[in-house]
Amino acid sequence: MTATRKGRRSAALSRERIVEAAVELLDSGGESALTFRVLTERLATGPGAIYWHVANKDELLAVATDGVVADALAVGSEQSPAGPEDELRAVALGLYEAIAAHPWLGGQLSRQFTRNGPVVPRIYESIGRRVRALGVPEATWFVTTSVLVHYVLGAAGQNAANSASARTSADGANRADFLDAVSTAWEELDPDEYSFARAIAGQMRDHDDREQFLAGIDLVLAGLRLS
Amino acid sequence: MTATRKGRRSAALSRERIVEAAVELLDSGGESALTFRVLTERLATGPGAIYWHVANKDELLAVATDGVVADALAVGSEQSPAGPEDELRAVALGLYEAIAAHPWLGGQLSRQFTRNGPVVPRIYESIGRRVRALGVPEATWFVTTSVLVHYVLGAAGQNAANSASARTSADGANRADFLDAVSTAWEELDPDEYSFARAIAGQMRDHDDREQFLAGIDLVLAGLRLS
DNA sequence: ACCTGAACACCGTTCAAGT
DNA sequence: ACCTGAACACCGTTCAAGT
Repeated sequence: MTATRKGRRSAALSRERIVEAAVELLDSGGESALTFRVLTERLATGPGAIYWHVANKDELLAVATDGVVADALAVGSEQSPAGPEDELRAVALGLYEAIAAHPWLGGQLSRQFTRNGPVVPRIYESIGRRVRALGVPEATWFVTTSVLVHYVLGAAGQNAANSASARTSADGANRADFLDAVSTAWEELDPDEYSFARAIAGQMRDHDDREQFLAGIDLVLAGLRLS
Repeated sequence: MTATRKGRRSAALSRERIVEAAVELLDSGGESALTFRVLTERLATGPGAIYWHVANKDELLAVATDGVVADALAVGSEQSPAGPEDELRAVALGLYEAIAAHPWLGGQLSRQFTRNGPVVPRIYESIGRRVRALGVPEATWFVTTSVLVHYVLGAAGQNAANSASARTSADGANRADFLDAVSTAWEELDPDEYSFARAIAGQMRDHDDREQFLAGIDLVLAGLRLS
C-alpha cells in the first residue's frame, strides 16, 4: 500500500492508476484531500503528466464517481434474489453501502446531476428496471423512479455525512456520538417553533441506519402499488 | 442595484449586508462566483472587514442558505389552505421554487446535512408538522418525513441543476434545450444495457416540472396512508 | 506519445496597523 | 469596536521543453 507513496513510481502512469489514487485520497480525507499537489506526490510525477491522461479535476471526479457507482451496482445485480421488490431493496442497499464506504460520493453524485455524464442514467437504469418489473403503469415510470432515486441518494448521503463528520471530528467522536450530539441539539430547540423536530430527536438518536432506510423504501413501494 | 458596486460604500458594513451581497453573487454565477475578492470589491472594503462580521466562507454560505430557506418556508406557511395535505404540497412547492430561483441552494443544502446547523431542523419541522397532522403513527414520523425531505430536495436540486447549467451553457440554450440534449443522449445509450433509461427519455423531455414534482409527493402520500 | 517542472492567475485566511 | 491592505500558504491549470 505504501509502495507507490514515495520515490520513483513502479508502474507506468495510466488513467486507471490516477483514478485509483484519487479514490484513495477521497476516501481518506474527503473532497478537500484530493489536490493535484498531493496526487502528483503520490504518483511520483508532475501535474502535466496527470493532465495528459485526464482533462481536469472535474473529469477526474466524474470518472471516480462513475467507477465506484458502477462497481456498487454490478455487485447488486450479481445476486438475483426472489422478486423485483427484493431486487429493488438489494440495489438500493448496494448504493447505500457504497455511499457509506465513500462518504464523498454523496456530494459528488448530487453534483453529477448537473452534468450529462454516465452515472445518472446508470442509477436510473438500475432502479428503473425493477420499477418496470413491478408492473407499474409506464406513464408513471419517470416519477416513481425519480422518487426512489432521490430518496436513496438523499438518505444515504445524509447518513454518510454523519459518519464522515464523526470520523474527522476533533473530539474523537464516533458515529453514535455524532448522532447523539445532533439529537441533543434538536431537543434543545425552541419548544414552540420546533415541536416536531424535538419530538423526533429521540428516534434519530436510536435509529438503526439500514432498518430505517429500508423502511423508507417500503413506504414508497406501498405508494407505488396504489398508482 | 449598481449603487454599491463601485466607489465608496454608502452604508456601514454589517453581517446582513455581507450575506445579501453573497446571495446576489451566488444567484448570478453559482457557487464559484462567490469569492472574497469580488465580495470585497462589491462592498468596497477589505477582506479583514468581512472576517470581522463572519467567521469564514463556510459560515457565510451556511447563513446565506439558512436565510433563503427561512424566507421560503415563511411564505409557505402564511397561506394556510384547506388541510394538511394541501399544506404539505404548498411547503414542498415553496422549497421547490426557492431552489429553482437559487440553483446553488441544492448543492448547499446537501452540504448542510453534514453540519449541525439550523437549516436541517427547520426543513424537517416544516414538512414534519404536516406529516404529524396527517395522523400517521408516531413511530414512523422520522422515516416518512425523511422520505419527503429527501425527495423534495433531490428533485428540486436536479431540476434547478438543469436550468442552472442551461443558463450558463455555451450554446445559449434554455432549459428546454438542455432537457432535450440530455433526453437525446439517453436515447442514444446502448439498447441492451439501458433499455429503461431509453424508455423514459421521452417522458423526461416532455415533462412539466411542477406537475411531475407534485405527482411524486402524491405518490409518497399514498404510501403514507397505508403505513 | 508521454512526461517534466517552473510559472501563472487565482484562492481563503491572517494580522499588524490604523481609526 | 471596526476597518485597512499587504502578505501567506495554498489552489487548478498551462506550456515550453525534454525523452
